[in-house]
Amino acid sequence: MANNKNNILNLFGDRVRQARVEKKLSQEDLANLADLHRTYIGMVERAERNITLINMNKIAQALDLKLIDLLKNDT
Amino acid sequence: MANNKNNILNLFGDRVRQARVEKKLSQEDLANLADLHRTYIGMVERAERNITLINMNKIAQALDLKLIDLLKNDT
DNA sequence: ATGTGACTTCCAGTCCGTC
DNA sequence: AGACGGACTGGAAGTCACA
Repeated sequence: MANNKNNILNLFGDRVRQARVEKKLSQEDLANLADLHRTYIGMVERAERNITLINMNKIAQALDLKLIDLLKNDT
Repeated sequence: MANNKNNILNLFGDRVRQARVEKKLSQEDLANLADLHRTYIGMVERAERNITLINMNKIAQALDLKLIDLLKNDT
Protein backbone atom coordinates (compact mmCIF):
# COMPACT_ATOMS: atom_id res chain seq x y z
CA MET A 1 0.00 0.00 0.00
CA ALA A 2 2.40 2.50 -1.19
CA ASN A 3 0.68 5.61 -0.05
CA ASN A 4 1.69 8.12 -2.58
CA LYS A 5 -0.01 10.97 -0.86
CA ASN A 6 2.28 13.68 0.26
CA ASN A 7 5.14 11.33 0.88
CA ILE A 8 6.60 13.14 -2.02
CA LEU A 9 6.94 16.15 0.26
CA ASN A 10 8.83 14.09 2.79
CA LEU A 11 11.05 12.68 0.11
CA PHE A 12 11.90 16.11 -1.19
CA GLY A 13 12.39 17.58 2.28
CA ASP A 14 14.64 14.77 3.39
CA ARG A 15 16.68 15.08 0.24
CA VAL A 16 17.12 18.78 0.67
CA ARG A 17 18.24 18.37 4.25
CA GLN A 18 20.61 15.60 3.33
CA ALA A 19 22.20 17.58 0.53
CA ARG A 20 22.37 20.72 2.63
CA VAL A 21 24.10 18.99 5.54
CA GLU A 22 26.49 17.27 3.20
CA LYS A 23 27.54 20.64 1.91
CA LYS A 24 27.83 21.92 5.47
CA LEU A 25 25.34 24.67 4.99
CA SER A 26 22.95 25.99 7.62
CA GLN A 27 19.31 26.51 6.75
CA GLU A 28 20.10 30.17 6.78
CA ASP A 29 22.98 29.73 4.35
CA LEU A 30 20.79 27.80 1.98
CA ALA A 31 18.02 30.34 2.34
CA ASN A 32 20.39 33.09 1.27
CA LEU A 33 21.70 31.11 -1.65
CA ALA A 34 18.21 30.26 -2.84
CA ASP A 35 16.86 33.71 -2.11
CA LEU A 36 14.21 32.31 0.20
CA HIS A 37 13.47 32.88 3.86
CA ARG A 38 15.31 30.95 6.55
CA THR A 39 12.15 29.63 8.19
CA TYR A 40 10.75 28.59 4.87
CA ILE A 41 13.66 26.26 4.21
CA GLY A 42 13.04 24.62 7.55
CA MET A 43 9.38 24.14 6.75
CA VAL A 44 10.19 22.56 3.41
CA GLU A 45 12.66 20.17 4.99
CA ARG A 46 10.00 19.16 7.50
CA ALA A 47 7.52 18.66 4.63
CA GLU A 48 5.18 21.24 6.09
CA ARG A 49 4.78 23.16 2.85
CA ASN A 50 3.53 22.05 -0.50
CA ILE A 51 6.32 23.70 -2.40
CA THR A 52 5.93 24.97 -5.95
CA LEU A 53 8.09 24.00 -8.88
CA ILE A 54 9.92 27.31 -9.10
CA ASN A 55 10.99 27.20 -5.48
CA MET A 56 12.03 23.59 -5.79
CA ASN A 57 14.24 24.60 -8.65
CA LYS A 58 15.70 27.51 -6.71
CA ILE A 59 16.67 25.19 -3.90
CA ALA A 60 18.14 22.63 -6.27
CA GLN A 61 20.29 25.27 -7.90
CA ALA A 62 21.38 26.67 -4.56
CA LEU A 63 22.55 23.18 -3.69
CA ASP A 64 24.30 22.90 -7.02
CA LEU A 65 22.12 19.98 -8.00
CA LYS A 66 19.56 19.08 -10.58
CA LEU A 67 16.00 19.02 -9.44
CA ILE A 68 15.80 15.38 -10.43
CA ASP A 69 18.48 14.56 -7.90
CA LEU A 70 16.24 15.84 -5.14
CA LEU A 71 13.43 13.54 -6.20
CA LYS A 72 15.20 10.25 -6.57
CA ASN A 73 14.32 7.52 -4.15
CA ASP A 74 17.43 5.67 -4.74
CA THR A 75 20.80 6.84 -5.75
CA MET B 1 20.76 34.08 -24.10
CA ALA B 2 20.91 32.41 -20.78
CA ASN B 3 17.44 31.15 -20.26
CA ASN B 4 15.92 32.03 -16.99
CA LYS B 5 15.31 29.27 -14.53
CA ASN B 6 11.58 29.43 -14.94
CA ASN B 7 12.09 27.38 -17.99
CA ILE B 8 11.50 24.56 -15.62
CA LEU B 9 7.81 25.31 -16.02
CA ASN B 10 8.11 24.97 -19.77
CA LEU B 11 10.05 21.78 -19.45
CA PHE B 12 7.45 20.27 -17.20
CA GLY B 13 4.54 21.48 -19.28
CA ASP B 14 6.03 20.17 -22.49
CA ARG B 15 6.72 16.83 -20.89
CA VAL B 16 3.20 16.52 -19.61
CA ARG B 17 1.75 17.32 -22.99
CA GLN B 18 4.05 14.92 -24.73
CA ALA B 19 3.22 12.08 -22.36
CA ARG B 20 -0.47 12.87 -22.45
CA VAL B 21 -0.65 12.88 -26.25
CA GLU B 22 1.34 9.68 -26.43
CA LYS B 23 -1.25 8.04 -24.25
CA LYS B 24 -4.00 9.52 -26.38
CA LEU B 25 -5.64 11.35 -23.55
CA SER B 26 -7.44 14.64 -23.77
CA GLN B 27 -6.68 17.37 -21.26
CA GLU B 28 -10.02 16.59 -19.74
CA ASP B 29 -9.20 12.90 -19.47
CA LEU B 30 -5.97 13.68 -17.71
CA ALA B 31 -7.71 16.17 -15.47
CA ASN B 32 -10.13 13.49 -14.35
CA LEU B 33 -7.41 10.95 -13.79
CA ALA B 34 -5.35 13.39 -11.78
CA ASP B 35 -8.37 14.82 -9.98
CA LEU B 36 -7.56 18.31 -11.18
CA HIS B 37 -9.51 20.80 -13.20
CA ARG B 38 -9.64 20.61 -16.96
CA THR B 39 -8.55 24.19 -17.52
CA TYR B 40 -5.73 23.84 -15.08
CA ILE B 41 -4.10 21.04 -17.03
CA GLY B 42 -4.06 23.31 -20.06
CA MET B 43 -2.48 26.10 -18.07
CA VAL B 44 0.21 23.80 -16.73
CA GLU B 45 1.04 22.55 -20.21
CA ARG B 46 1.36 26.13 -21.37
CA ALA B 47 3.59 26.88 -18.36
CA GLU B 48 1.19 29.50 -17.13
CA ARG B 49 0.99 28.17 -13.61
CA ASN B 50 3.64 27.50 -11.00
CA ILE B 51 2.49 24.02 -10.04
CA THR B 52 2.93 22.56 -6.58
CA LEU B 53 4.79 19.36 -5.83
CA ILE B 54 1.71 17.40 -4.83
CA ASN B 55 -0.08 18.22 -8.05
CA MET B 56 3.00 17.44 -10.10
CA ASN B 57 2.97 14.05 -8.50
CA LYS B 58 -0.73 13.58 -9.16
CA ILE B 59 -0.21 14.28 -12.84
CA ALA B 60 2.77 11.95 -13.01
CA GLN B 61 0.72 9.15 -11.49
CA ALA B 62 -2.21 9.85 -13.77
CA LEU B 63 0.18 9.44 -16.67
CA ASP B 64 1.54 6.26 -15.14
CA LEU B 65 4.97 7.79 -14.85
CA LYS B 66 7.43 8.76 -12.18
CA LEU B 67 7.71 12.42 -11.44
CA ILE B 68 11.36 12.27 -12.38
CA ASP B 69 10.39 11.26 -15.88
CA LEU B 70 8.51 14.51 -16.31
CA LEU B 71 11.58 16.50 -15.39
CA LYS B 72 14.19 14.87 -17.54
CA ASN B 73 15.68 16.84 -20.38
CA ASP B 74 16.77 13.81 -22.16
CA THR B 75 15.19 10.45 -22.53
C1' DA C 1 21.39 27.56 14.34
C1' DT C 2 16.41 25.62 14.13
C1' DG C 3 11.27 24.96 15.29
C1' DT C 4 6.74 26.90 15.53
C1' DG C 5 2.32 29.68 15.52
C1' DA C 6 0.49 33.52 13.66
C1' DC C 7 -0.06 36.69 10.25
C1' DT C 8 -0.89 39.20 5.40
C1' DT C 9 -0.40 39.11 0.54
C1' DC C 10 -0.98 37.06 -3.65
C1' DC C 11 -1.23 33.27 -6.75
C1' DA C 12 -2.46 28.26 -7.31
C1' DG C 13 -6.43 26.07 -8.58
C1' DT C 14 -11.67 26.01 -9.75
C1' DC C 15 -15.62 27.16 -12.33
C1' DC C 16 -18.36 29.74 -15.44
C1' DG C 17 -18.17 30.82 -20.03
C1' DT C 18 -16.83 31.97 -25.38
C1' DC C 19 -14.16 31.29 -29.55
C1' DA D 1 -10.94 18.63 -28.54
C1' DG D 2 -8.05 23.08 -26.81
C1' DA D 3 -7.07 28.26 -25.87
C1' DC D 4 -8.31 31.88 -23.31
C1' DG D 5 -10.94 35.31 -20.11
C1' DG D 6 -13.24 36.87 -15.75
C1' DA D 7 -14.21 36.04 -11.17
C1' DC D 8 -13.78 33.61 -7.26
C1' DT D 9 -11.70 30.64 -2.99
C1' DG D 10 -8.26 28.33 -0.61
C1' DG D 11 -3.82 27.83 0.30
C1' DA D 12 1.28 28.76 -0.87
C1' DA D 13 4.56 32.49 -0.35
C1' DG D 14 6.86 35.15 2.57
C1' DT D 15 7.88 37.15 7.12
C1' DC D 16 8.22 37.74 12.23
C1' DA D 17 8.77 37.05 17.40
C1' DC D 18 9.88 33.96 20.43
C1' DA D 19 10.82 29.33 22.16
